[in-house]
Amino acid sequence: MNTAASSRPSGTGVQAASKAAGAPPSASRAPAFSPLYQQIKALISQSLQAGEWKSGNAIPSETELAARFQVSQGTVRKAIDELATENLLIRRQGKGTFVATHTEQQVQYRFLRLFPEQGDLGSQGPAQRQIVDCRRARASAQVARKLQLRTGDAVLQIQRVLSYADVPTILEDIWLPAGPFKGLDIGRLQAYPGPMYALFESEFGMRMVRAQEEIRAVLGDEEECKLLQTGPYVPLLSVERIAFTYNDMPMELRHGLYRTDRHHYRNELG
Amino acid sequence: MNTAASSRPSGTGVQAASKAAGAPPSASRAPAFSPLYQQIKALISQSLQAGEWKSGNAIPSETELAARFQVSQGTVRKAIDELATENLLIRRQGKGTFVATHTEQQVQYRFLRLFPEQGDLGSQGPAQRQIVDCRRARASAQVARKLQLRTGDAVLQIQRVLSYADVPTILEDIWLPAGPFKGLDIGRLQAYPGPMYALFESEFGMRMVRAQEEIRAVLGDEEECKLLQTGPYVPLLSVERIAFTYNDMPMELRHGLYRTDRHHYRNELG
DNA sequence: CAGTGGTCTAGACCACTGG
DNA sequence: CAGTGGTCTAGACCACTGC
Repeated sequence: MNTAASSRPSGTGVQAASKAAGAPPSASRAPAFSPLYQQIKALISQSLQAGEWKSGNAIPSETELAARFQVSQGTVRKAIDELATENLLIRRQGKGTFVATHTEQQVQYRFLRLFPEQGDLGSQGPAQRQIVDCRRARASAQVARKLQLRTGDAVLQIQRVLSYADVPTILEDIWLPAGPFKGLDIGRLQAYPGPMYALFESEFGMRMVRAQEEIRAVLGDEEECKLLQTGPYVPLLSVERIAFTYNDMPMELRHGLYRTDRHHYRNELG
Repeated sequence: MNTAASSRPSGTGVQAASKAAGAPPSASRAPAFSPLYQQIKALISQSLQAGEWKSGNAIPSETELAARFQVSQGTVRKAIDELATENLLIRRQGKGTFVATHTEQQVQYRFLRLFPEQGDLGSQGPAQRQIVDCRRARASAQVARKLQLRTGDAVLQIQRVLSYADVPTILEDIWLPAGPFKGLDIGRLQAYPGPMYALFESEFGMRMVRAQEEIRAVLGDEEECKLLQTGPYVPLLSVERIAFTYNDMPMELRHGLYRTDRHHYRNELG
């Protein structure tokens, strides 16, 4: 803990320690100064994770939160600013601050970076989703490691094909821990009209917050090429994604094979 | 222009218009409200572009800048914050705010996202750079379009191979507008020990600020496979990059072919 | 120790949204 | 019109760096 709040003129201040979620009460060493706004950020983050505010709904106003946490509006503001930068919250001037959701149109392309070779995103229409398979399985050592499970733990394995303008373009294998997604089956997957992450969010309360991808160039094998309706020896983009929910917890492993004859993977280097 | 600064208690304020670089003097329509800190940001940006402060050097302190621009420190602060987020400036507590430079170790991997398959970055040592070719040429229609030149304009064309642990891994073709890089030749390229962007920066005052990449899976042709010392029909990552300097001006076109048998392209989706 | 960026506050006013 | 986020100010104090 620290004394960041000790400069407050009056005694109205809350004990700083009471705000620090899990802060060591003068621990043995290296208290690691953490500013007030970071503590507020952590508290808001916890409320988000606990589901205190629903996806797409507004959170309390800055003024309200400032009163609740007994800090100034500016401090709440800085906390919210960072959460908005991390795409956990969305600010809308004049309306309020909202819990980010995968249902919004704008968020669609935050995780899928495949763009048509020419023309804009709208020119080809939305993807057609076809679920090939959805079964329960046991996690291999590799899958378990990446999802932070134990080898042999129950997982759901989904295979699907995404097509654009009736051209099969993406073949995906998806692994999910069985526990958090209990009740998910091929029927529900086929019934849901929107993006898969929107389904995870609305039906399982599981919000994917960030992801990491490793990309390689590969040759599709026979079965893969068949599903993508290409000839043999076609070079494909292999995209392995680990998606994380709150607290940097890995919640999905996804292996995609992308045809890049009519599309490309786009990346911005800032 | 707007009246964002009109709430200042005394007349000490500068005329807001005098800060707005090129702001329309009550233009016909849509004055497009621009906050003070954005105007300050633009001014600092211009100073950066004009080379008022050298790469790696400190810019004036927040207090100084606040005095110069006749605004509060907090306003300067917000401007600098955004420039730091965009990697144009680097803040160092207790020391000052510095002009970002490609010479720093940390910045190396901001544009090169190829990572060794296992082990950390240090385990393989730095890349060995081998310049294959550097010649003057005329811009093709495609190259001209991407560099915002005219077809036939003079360009420099560079080809090089990057190797890790003596394994050729990246084959790159680079196009530069001849004007800004006058005097660049194969000798200077070979003589320079650091990253190419550091050379551009220190010897031509040209700082690459952001870039955009399009990635595809391809099969290398005979010549390409020969330079990369692979067999034929090896799938390779095709990475086409446009790098921009200040003002979103495209300054480099780069086509890379990456072997991904020992490395992968890593991407964070935030 | 002085100088830098970093945090926090309190209060004012502006821009935007919707009833 | 009230309520929201967005901007701006002024001043205090904290944390870090280097002389």
